[in-house]
Amino acid sequence: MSSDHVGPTVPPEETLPPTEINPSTLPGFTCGLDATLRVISGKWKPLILYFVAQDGPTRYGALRRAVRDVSDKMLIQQLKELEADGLVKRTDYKEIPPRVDYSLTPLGRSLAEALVPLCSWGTENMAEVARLFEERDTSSRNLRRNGQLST
Amino acid sequence: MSSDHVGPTVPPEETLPPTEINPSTLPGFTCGLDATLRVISGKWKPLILYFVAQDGPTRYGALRRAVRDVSDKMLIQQLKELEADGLVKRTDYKEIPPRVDYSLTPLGRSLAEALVPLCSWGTENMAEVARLFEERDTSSRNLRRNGQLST
DNA sequence: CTATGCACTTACCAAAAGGTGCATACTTGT
DNA sequence: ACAAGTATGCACCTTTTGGTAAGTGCATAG
Repeated sequence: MSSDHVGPTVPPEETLPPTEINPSTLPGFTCGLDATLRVISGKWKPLILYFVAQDGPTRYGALRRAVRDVSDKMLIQQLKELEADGLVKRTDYKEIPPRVDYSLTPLGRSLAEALVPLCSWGTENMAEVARLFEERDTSSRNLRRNGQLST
Repeated sequence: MSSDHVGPTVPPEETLPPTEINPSTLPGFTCGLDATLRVISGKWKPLILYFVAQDGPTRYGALRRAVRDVSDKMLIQQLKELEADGLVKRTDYKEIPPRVDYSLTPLGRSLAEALVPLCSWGTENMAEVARLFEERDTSSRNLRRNGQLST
């Protein structure tokens, strides 16, 4: 915790500081958050970013094994986008059995750091989130089984 | 390719997938970040969360005007999910011209705070992000204009 | 000689996400 | 009377996203 925060790590004091919407005519980002979201939207991107941040240069295969359930297509695709967006750097060693690894650029590293609080939040509230999800899932399952219920 | 097999839509029936992961018990979060992402994935959710965090109880109409380009359908939908996930609270005043407002639950408030660094990151790197996006967009546009791949 | 792993690539598809527009029930303003 | 505003619901449709399965070229293990 730091003393000078850009944000409002204020107590239950309600209402965060007035971060007004930026009606700028740039690419049309409504605010910083919006800009960030454009870059990390993608099912696996935050995870990839975070993983590479932890392990430093990571080989494709290792990444694939680490990010469970990701397919080659997806992993490659997201990796390419992250690369195009200047967040990760791809290094091809041009060796005979292919050897490539991915690392973060400074920009990527800073973004990964901004991701930390989200990670912490998830860790701290995981039980709560899991519970809420179960409720939601079971209720929707019931809805499906019974057809629809009207009022 | 065999000439006797062209079935595109094969009803997989109940071929009990070899998936050992049981989603019915725990959502199977791989890490905190994963858990968080399940809750805020949605084009407008982080934005909604952030706006409501800033403005305190916010009426539907105000929110809609604040989050630009969002449609009624989307806004309502995401709001409902956020509510189901225990992040926002909906208050219906049951008045004749409909009057409803949305506020954050403590959980929602804490998540909104975890979002702050992302917001800052975006603000700080907005120019950079905008630049990279322009590059990417123009190059892909050129690819499209100059012809497709394969036939 | 075949299998396997590496790092991808491609084609094809299904599902989810998102958008548009009309409808509702009621009130207030013109 | 009529338009507009309020907070949604719903049907229909397009776009985006994600997944599967196969293939590629090379090299080493068996």
